[in-house]
Amino acid sequence: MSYMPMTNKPPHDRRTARLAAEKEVLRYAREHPEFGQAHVAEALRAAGFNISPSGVRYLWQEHGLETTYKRLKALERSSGPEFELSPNQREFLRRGDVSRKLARKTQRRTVAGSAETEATAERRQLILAAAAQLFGERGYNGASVRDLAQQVGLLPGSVYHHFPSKEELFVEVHREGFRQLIADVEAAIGREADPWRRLELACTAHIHALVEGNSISTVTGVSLFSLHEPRLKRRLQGDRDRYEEIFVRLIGDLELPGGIDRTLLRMFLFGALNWTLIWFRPGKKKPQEIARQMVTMIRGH
Amino acid sequence: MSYMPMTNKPPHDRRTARLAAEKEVLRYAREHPEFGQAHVAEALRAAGFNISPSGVRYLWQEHGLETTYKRLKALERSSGPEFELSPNQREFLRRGDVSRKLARKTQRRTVAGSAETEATAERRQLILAAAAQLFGERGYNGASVRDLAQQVGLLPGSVYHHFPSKEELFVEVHREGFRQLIADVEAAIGREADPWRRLELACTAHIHALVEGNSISTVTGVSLFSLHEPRLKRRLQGDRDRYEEIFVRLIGDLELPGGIDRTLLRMFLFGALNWTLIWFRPGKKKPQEIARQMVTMIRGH
DNA sequence: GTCTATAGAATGATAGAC
DNA sequence: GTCTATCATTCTATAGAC
Repeated sequence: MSYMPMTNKPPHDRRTARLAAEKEVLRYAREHPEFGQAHVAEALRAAGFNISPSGVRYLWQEHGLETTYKRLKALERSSGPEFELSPNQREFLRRGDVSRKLARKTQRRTVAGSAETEATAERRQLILAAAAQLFGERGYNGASVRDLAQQVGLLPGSVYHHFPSKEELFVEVHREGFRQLIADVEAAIGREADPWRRLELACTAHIHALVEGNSISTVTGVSLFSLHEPRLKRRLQGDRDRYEEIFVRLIGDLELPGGIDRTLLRMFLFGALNWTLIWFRPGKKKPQEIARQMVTMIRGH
Repeated sequence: MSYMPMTNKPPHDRRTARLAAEKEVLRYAREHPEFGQAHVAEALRAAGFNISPSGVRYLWQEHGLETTYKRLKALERSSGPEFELSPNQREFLRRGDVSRKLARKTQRRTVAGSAETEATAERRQLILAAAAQLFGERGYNGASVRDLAQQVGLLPGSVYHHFPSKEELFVEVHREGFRQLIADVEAAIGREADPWRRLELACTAHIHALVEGNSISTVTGVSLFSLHEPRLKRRLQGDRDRYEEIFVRLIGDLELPGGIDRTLLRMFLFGALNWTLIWFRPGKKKPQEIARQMVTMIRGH
């Protein structure tokens, strides 16, 4: 009886505890900006702090850090050379900035709903980017929803709030990937008129997206040739064809000797392009040089 | 009491049952020659027959069909155009024939052990071929030991009598695959002296092995670019390098304009070659034509 | 050499509390 | 929107009977 825990601790203790917890919450905001409130709370409780998820959120709000985007932005502002953002995090910020611009241009939501909606969209993008990375590294079967969840600071089941299934997640990653790939290549070609130069620019953009782009365009490149699941293959075929159509036209515009089969040429080119994913090493040959040599060889001089 | 099942059925019933079972066993020997005794027995029991694995084996022996090799040979002899052997089965027979020749040449085992040893080696080869097919179609993670076992008429656990683990099985498939690939390409080059012609012959052999060869060389080709497991990648790297070395030499022997980077050229060629796996359709362009066009484009005329 | 039976871990996914 | 708790399946692999 006499050892029953006291429900009201002395004011002094509570203030000290709250300050210590606040310090830890801020540390987590810096070191794991993608962790959600529950995840941070769990980690702190494991370390002996008495804090709830909503407590974490309250402290975040005190410092204007209540969404992943805000935490990453703060990190970006304060980070010196010793504190680099990961590629995933940079990608997340880039996309966040874009969607913010778009939202400002198009329509304004109710002030109340706005923050929540934005935070959700952000997490969706974070999941997409992390999924792309995992799928690219380990393939569809090798990438588990568990690993994915851990990487974005969620528990496995929570992923299913954002995406109905692993398969849909995979397909969405690739829809977005092909969208980016097409946009990149068309932007690279621009208004260039010379057919050979157009092909070279397209090749540079393709290689760049595959080996130096974000995780989404990389996994799209990987899946071009290493997709073992017939059902997924079928679902992505349309996007694939649409992308290849660009090269059909580029090669159709070339002046070539009579004996050359343009379809075969396209197959050879695509093979050579995608194979760069296997051997490319950053810091050595640049995409531009690779593309130039490639086009030079096809052209014959 | 009065409905207790009789343990001794009338002679007439037993003979009829045995004839019916024999017919079914022979049907299975034709339609699923790779199924083992237990598998056939189980299938027949599910269909209402009262037969044990050893019963199946006894009936097989009556007809000289007690090993997979014998059942396949019988099938090969009797098959008309409407009854085609699968590629896996043909490969199994081919390898069985070879190992028989070798065994005759080298040494004679004890008569008693001989049949069993041969049967085991045969099953090993059958498992290897089936595994190659599954790995090629579904990737390392997508191909389960269960599916593999079912395809060769075993239960999952029994596979582990022949191979210590799935990983070893995968590695052995590829060791054999690279061995075949190297042998095929070197045989194709033969004593040809012209460097361009040598390259063309090598390309033809490579493409042929990938798209029209047996399941083992196909999966080896697939794994060249779609292997997501770092550990397996490392284990196969040596064989890979050894194979690529052939092309290093072939390309080194070519007379080329000054500005051409031979390493890049090899990368482009390898990409184009392996990409055929993606788009090749039997009955259209032949490996020979593809290789000729490829070399023509590199050569520039 | 194959089977029966199963261990032990990992997987994709769901229901309902908060 | 995330968590807790867990289900049903599938996976690789093993022990020991036959």
